[in-house]
Amino acid sequence: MANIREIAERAQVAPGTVSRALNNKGYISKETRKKIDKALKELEYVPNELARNLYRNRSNMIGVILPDIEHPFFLGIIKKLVIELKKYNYGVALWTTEYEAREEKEYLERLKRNAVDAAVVFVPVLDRAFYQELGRPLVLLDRIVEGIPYIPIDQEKSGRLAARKLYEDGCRHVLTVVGEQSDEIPSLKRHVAFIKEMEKLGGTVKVIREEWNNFELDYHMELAEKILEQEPEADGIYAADILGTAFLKVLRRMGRNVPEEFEIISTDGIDESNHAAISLSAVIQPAEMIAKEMARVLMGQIEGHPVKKIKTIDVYMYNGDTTK
Amino acid sequence: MANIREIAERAQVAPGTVSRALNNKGYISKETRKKIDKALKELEYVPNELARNLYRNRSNMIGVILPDIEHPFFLGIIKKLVIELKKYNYGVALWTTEYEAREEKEYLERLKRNAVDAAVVFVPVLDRAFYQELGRPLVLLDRIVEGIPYIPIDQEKSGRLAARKLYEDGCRHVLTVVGEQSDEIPSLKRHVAFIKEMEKLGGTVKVIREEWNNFELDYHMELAEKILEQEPEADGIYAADILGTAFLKVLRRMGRNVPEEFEIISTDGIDESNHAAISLSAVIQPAEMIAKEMARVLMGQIEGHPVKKIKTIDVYMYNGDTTK
DNA sequence: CTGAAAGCGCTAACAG
DNA sequence: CTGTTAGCGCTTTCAG
Repeated sequence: MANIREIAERAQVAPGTVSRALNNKGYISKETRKKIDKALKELEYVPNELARNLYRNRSNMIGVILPDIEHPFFLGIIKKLVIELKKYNYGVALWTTEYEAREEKEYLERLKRNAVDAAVVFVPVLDRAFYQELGRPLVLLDRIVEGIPYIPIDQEKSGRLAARKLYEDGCRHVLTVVGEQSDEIPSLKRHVAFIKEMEKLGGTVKVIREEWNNFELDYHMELAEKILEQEPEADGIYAADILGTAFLKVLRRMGRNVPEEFEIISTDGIDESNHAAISLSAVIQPAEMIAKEMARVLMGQIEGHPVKKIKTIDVYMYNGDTTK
Repeated sequence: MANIREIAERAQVAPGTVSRALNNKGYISKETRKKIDKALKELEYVPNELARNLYRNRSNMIGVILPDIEHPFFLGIIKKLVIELKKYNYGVALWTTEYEAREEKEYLERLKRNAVDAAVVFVPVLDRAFYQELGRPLVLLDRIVEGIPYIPIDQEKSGRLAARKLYEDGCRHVLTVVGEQSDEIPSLKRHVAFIKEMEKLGGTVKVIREEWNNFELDYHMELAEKILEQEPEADGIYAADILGTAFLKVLRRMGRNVPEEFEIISTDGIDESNHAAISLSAVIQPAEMIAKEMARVLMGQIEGHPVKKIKTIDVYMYNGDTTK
């Protein structure tokens, strides 16, 4: 692997001149350019990014921190984020926490060490102070922390759309499952909006309180079973993706027809992604929009001119196999 | 962001001494260690990885190149690969080609530029010479190229297991779909083994020839429809993941019962991953094993002592919802 | 238009 | 045990 000095020697010029030629900076005579190009080819020169990175103090990498890439909603966003960031000449370092807060912390430390130029945290679980004291470009997906940008999604609309669709389809005893409440987590608002809208329409909502801490299907299956046992009257649910799938599985197993006897609307559907044989009806949070906005916000911070106005992501109803 | 020199100044020692203290190399007196620790804390020192990277000529990153992360089989492997590589203190740079050969090339060039220390290519589509001339640590998943390691999977066993299961369950007119033939792509052998085994048992296999170039569900749906129309007698299929899902969807739509009237076995199932309401029966290619082996082979190359014997990954039958 | 020199932040070799 | 020096490979002043 030839370096720039070897090129310079062979072309009989100074290293600085080679660098200028490579980067098209400043004037270079036709003559020397030719000599340099020749040397470049002969020695099959390839620049070393590690050296460039050090000089620029940039890695052109974004750290993506999340518990588990198999979560379909996150996955859809990551897919688009990779594409978006590429347009800015940025790559993605994939960091999974496996639900360990300690891991999230460790990765954010790596952000400090300049292993990446910025990070996005999908499920931020650390104390808000931690983010605030980081002093590095950062975006959170679903957490409000003073001073740290996050991607707002129209969660109220999500709740309203779901309520209306279920009501229109004739559901009158619907369920929704809410976990730990926190003002810092904007997505929780969708349940409030859902309940409000459903009651306004004249339906009944049974709110199930259940703390959860993972995205594993088995856990959700048990939960679904328990709930269905407790609530035999229920005829519909508005639930996070995996819980929705769990309900579908359990209902099928019980021999109850979906959507005829029971409808399911997922809270966080993803557009375009559809690798399942039965697709959940869902309120779609467009992955591409989210990814685009993330990229814009990250780049703004890196370039030193933070984006002032972050777009609120619009959502829409997708009618899949679990609604009429 | 304080650097090592500022720490040295404040602690009244030389930068080299600070470096030794940080890395626990050579002897350091209690006294100076204390001074250094104090300075480290006061200035909130964080080492700069870009500088380290340059010095070591290492990024501690592996490039993962694949067409689309939403492909469930690849996704399952990536998930485990991230976990495995972390044990070696390595991270993953996620590079998707969106089915463009040009992109694969571009990413491999980045490997040359030392943006990553090694790469794994899930669906290598370039000329073999390209890989051979790279001169950088590399692993392919499913392609035999002289001189480049790949992860062998027991594809013959996969075909045999699927054939036996279908036969046992009473299927006698089964289908399998094969694309372009190439001796360089080991996974194609499973179809040969499948056909052989099924015919040995006394069943009939109809081989559908179809070139394909993407992993999109819609495309596979159309294909499934066409095939089912042409082959009304068929009562089972051994097919790649997405095509299997497509068959399931189309059969359901047609009102044909799965698995009673038609069985489906996917060629590339993944253990543990099960985010679908109906799970395909499949021959499982254990993601964790594959990822472990990939990591081992990559690290071997990076450390300069290439792994000689790469384990062949064993497969096993998983009985899901699409077989009896 | 080009060369020389300094430096990004860190580490290792070598004196002392 | 610690300081000095050189250098990883590149880029950017600053002279000339």
